[in-house]
Amino acid sequence: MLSERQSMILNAIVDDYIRSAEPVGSRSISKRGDVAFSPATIRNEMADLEELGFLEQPHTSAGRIPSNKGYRYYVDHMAPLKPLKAEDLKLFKQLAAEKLNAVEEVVQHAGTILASMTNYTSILLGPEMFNTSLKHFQLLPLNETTAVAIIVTSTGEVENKTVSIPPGVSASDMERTANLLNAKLSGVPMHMLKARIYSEIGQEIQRHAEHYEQLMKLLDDSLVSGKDQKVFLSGTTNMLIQPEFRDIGKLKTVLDLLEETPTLTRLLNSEQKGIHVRIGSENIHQAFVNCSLITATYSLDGESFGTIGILGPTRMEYAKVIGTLDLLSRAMSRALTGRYGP
Amino acid sequence: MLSERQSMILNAIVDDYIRSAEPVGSRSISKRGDVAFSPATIRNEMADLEELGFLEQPHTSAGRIPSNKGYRYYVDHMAPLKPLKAEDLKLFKQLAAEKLNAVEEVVQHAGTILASMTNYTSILLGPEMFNTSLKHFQLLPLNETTAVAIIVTSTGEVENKTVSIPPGVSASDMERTANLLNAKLSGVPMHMLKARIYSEIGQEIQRHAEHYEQLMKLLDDSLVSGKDQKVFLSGTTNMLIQPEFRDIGKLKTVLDLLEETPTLTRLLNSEQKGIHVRIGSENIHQAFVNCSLITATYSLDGESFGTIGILGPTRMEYAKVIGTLDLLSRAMSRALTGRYGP
DNA sequence: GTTAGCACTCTATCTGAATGAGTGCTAAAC
DNA sequence: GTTTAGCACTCATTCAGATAGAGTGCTAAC
Repeated sequence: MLSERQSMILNAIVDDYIRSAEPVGSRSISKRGDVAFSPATIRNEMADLEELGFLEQPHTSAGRIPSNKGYRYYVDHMAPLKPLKAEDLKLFKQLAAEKLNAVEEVVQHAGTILASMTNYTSILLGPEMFNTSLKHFQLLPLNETTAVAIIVTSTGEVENKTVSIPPGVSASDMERTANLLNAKLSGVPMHMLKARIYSEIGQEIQRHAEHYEQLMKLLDDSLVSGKDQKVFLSGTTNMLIQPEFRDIGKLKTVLDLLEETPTLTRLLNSEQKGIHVRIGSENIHQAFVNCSLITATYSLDGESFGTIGILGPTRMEYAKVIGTLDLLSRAMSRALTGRYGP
Repeated sequence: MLSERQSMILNAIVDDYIRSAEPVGSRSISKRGDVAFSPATIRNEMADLEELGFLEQPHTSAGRIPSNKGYRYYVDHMAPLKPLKAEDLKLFKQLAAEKLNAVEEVVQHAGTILASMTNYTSILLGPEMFNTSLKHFQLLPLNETTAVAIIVTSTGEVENKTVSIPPGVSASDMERTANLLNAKLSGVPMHMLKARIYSEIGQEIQRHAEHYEQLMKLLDDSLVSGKDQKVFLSGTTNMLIQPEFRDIGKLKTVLDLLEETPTLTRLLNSEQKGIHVRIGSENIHQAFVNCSLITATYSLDGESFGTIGILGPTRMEYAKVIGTLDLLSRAMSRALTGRYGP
């Protein structure tokens, strides 16, 4: 599609612009050394690249900046990932070495590392409930009317929810029901739990307890997990140092969206396994038109498990971020795998 | 200290400045109507007020703006609180009426209301562990080396922590220990728990289990609550719309601090019961020199329980915010009291 | 096909003048 | 003695016009 030379020039422009955030002119490309042509020749090619939609010109007498299409080409034809600096690698090793017990701690820590290494904003999704199974269930009465339901998953995640006790249900009813659940359904994947309750222990409850309907309602309430995936943000204020967000209006649109965890979950989750890059308007959400979002997935025992992402301006250090995400997602998978064996 | 007229003029200036964020001149004060003197007279008084340290002048030919001391005087001599708008009151009633089961839900919801009503940033501290007592304790092994410890407090708060199982400790050891704790120490205030473990059940454990040292270590690990008070932020992006934070540098200092939950906890907790106003440099932390922080405490069954706060520029609508905080803290106390009775 | 040269365009920057908000001081009026 | 009108003065903001400089597009020569 693009000639060798056009490709080189486009690359050089994107590279320069990522560094400087200023429109790039023909002269500065010529002086870089890696494109050994005169400014005039480069100008001709730049005009062609603009016509093809890879470059844009803020105004007639300015240099060129990459368009979304230009970034896309750059990313798709990028040179193989650069190895990371030694000091960065050290951080990853720490992540694996550190005795972090809970999955959430690993995820949170990874997010902090990611943000501080890239100077962008990191968005990580915690474990997907879908892939974990029930370890333990408990119903603990607090007073006459409310109880707290506690669910522990196979990965040690603890979810709790305060629920109302339906009238007529006694403490011993609740205890018996919880015991039944633990005895029969421990190890069942979370996403099948509700169905299995009806099919396998409904009858049992009916036989032993008076208030079948109420107890089932109570279980239903207890197992509605409000937020099934936790969102961990880090480095949100890194957004402020990007010159493209000097404009407070644009900045606010993005930061506002970062507070909407359900939307974030949706945006990150739409990805399949592996690394994905969404540039500018490739993002579904309006607020991200000036941003690029790069995501990767991490896994536990081979099962896809959660997502880690970096949000920054479209003028992003793609090579560095993709390399970092790749390594970090692997490091996380390594840190998590083999700990909660079947 | 200040004459009647000086006080009136200072009040008018602060009022005007809070509304406009622009230095206010003698003419505009004279035209307001509530200070019936000529601009010249007002100018003289303003010069005096500046000499006394209540006002400042950005430059010679500009109007005056209140100094921290000026704000302080304004707050201390403020007219009695204005009644809130009917629509705002409705929100409070909703808070009380809504069937929010868990304490945390009440706190979180209150934070959202607070931020949206004031257009500032709300910072709320969840229940202080100090004032709750132990309801239930559980140690659940996940695999050979790790277990999850779950603590439920009298208010239904659930804390969990993943801990390493010391070598030699068996599942039945852990179960027995947890049962012992529940039998002997249920109802004991959280802040006395550690001491009581040593004094009351240490011997018991020593008698029944082989690995006394290891078990005590395990309990110790389990009960170290990393973050004892949760911090709920809402409306952080409201900071962006304040003209005093047009300067990204200043903005970043504040937003960065908002991400440091431990520091926030410390800053809010330093207050005693009731409403407190910290203006500009009255805040201990450097990052808040351009901010005012207003806090109030809420309680459960009369016991002081947590703190709610509003952070904004020193040019803050003190009357409105103080009134709102006062009512909301009462509404929260009402919504929480009598639910987890002894 | 490549490049040197040049006219042209457009932004950013600087200058100086005009504007206007606001002050401080003095002297007159109350 | 207190208040106010009047006036000279200060300083930030705004605007227009001039200038510099970066960069382009086109043409013609290599």
